[in-house]
Amino acid sequence: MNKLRDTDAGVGATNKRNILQAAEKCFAQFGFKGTAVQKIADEANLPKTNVLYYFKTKQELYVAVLEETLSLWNSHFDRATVDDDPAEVLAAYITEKMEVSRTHPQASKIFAMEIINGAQNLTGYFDEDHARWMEGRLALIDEWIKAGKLPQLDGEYLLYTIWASTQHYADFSSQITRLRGRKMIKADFETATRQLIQLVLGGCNLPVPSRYIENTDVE
Amino acid sequence: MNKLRDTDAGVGATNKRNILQAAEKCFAQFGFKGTAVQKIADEANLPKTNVLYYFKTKQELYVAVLEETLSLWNSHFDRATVDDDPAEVLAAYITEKMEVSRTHPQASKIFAMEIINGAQNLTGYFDEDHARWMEGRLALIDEWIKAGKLPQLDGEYLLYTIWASTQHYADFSSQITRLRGRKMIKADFETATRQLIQLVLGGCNLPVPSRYIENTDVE
DNA sequence: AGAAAAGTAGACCATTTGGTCAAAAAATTG
DNA sequence: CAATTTTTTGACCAAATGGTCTACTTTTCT
Repeated sequence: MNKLRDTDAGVGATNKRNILQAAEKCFAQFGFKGTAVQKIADEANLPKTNVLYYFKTKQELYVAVLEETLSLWNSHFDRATVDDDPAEVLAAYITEKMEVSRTHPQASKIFAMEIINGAQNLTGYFDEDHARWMEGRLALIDEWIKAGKLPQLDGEYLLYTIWASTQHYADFSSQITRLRGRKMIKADFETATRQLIQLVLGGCNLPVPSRYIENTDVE
Repeated sequence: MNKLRDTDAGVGATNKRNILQAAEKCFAQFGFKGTAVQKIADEANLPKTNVLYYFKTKQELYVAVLEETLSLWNSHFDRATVDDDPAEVLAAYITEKMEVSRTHPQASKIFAMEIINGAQNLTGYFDEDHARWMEGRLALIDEWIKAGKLPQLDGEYLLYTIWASTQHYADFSSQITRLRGRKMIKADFETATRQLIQLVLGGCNLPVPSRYIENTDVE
């Protein structure tokens, strides 16, 4: 009987984690087709056959990597209600998403390429979950509007703007680096985050919560 | 002597255009590595050898496609001066970029993937041109600020936000389509454009020019 | 018309690459 | 310790693919 324990310990689990990490790196840099299983194996310091032992096909490995990245979409925004302050919630959401772009740029890139190529591997439950999530968040925004906490606006385009503007720092980092002449460091991300919060909240006629203004060392 | 005329007429030119168009479609959908020359040939209704006759290598064809997309970056914003009204200029810029996303989504996707993968094929004069362009535009924004036409803000992040938010509608169209349940049509783009202008200009404390407000049929 | 150039196209090749097989080694279990 | 399961690994294969070669046809130019 094949056991393949689910525990995080053991040689198998360690190798799996190792492979997933190597795969993430490769897929982010070269895309699905552009990544050879051999390259992932090299990156993980394992023979290719060993990689195929843990993941039967390249596609299976890719989907596994992709699924890991989906957890990054979780956010406090998911559980916000009409009683919350939209300024606080949106500022926190933007901050969270910027933090993801800074700390998980590879995952963001893989996700972006997957979407650009038609999201062939994101069918199934992701679709429905995501659509349901969207529905709920748009309803919340409408409630905020009805409650006079937000001006009349289309939540859909607001969310797209937030996603696009935050993910941009991960996905387009090579362009940004070239334009600036150097990589963005943590402090740059903080400036960018503040500016983006100011822009989005300003665009929604919301006051920027004081803790998001010019506060250089609030982790 | 090899003539390969530059005219747009003639069998050669027609084929080249045909091939470039087919290639654009394929590269946008499958990326560079994911696109077989044979597939481009099929799409163009030509034998593979014929494609390689006009473009010596797949890479050369790819770069040719890429270079065509760069012309899409040209904008009225390029020639704006401190005497112009930033509200008008930025609104027009956003409108232009949204129009590119609507009418040239494939080009936008190819460009996006190229950047995500490190922009290996965009070295050389594009880099310098682009950096110089950026420098000039940031200087203009600073002039506007100095002239009291704009509040204190970092032009760099403003431009990133505009690029990201507009290109998003091309690059992530598959996600948007799934979330909405149907493709965005021209009218949807117009709504999105108005919303984005409102958001960005609002975030910059600029009044939205009347012609960008709720005006459903100003081509 | 005739030569030269441009364009078309099938056959073919070398490399890459995803994936299989079988066999050995290591770990686990009874 | 013996049996069984898990893991490791090299050898190998078939398909896909970028690109070449050669020969033929069509167009262009003088």
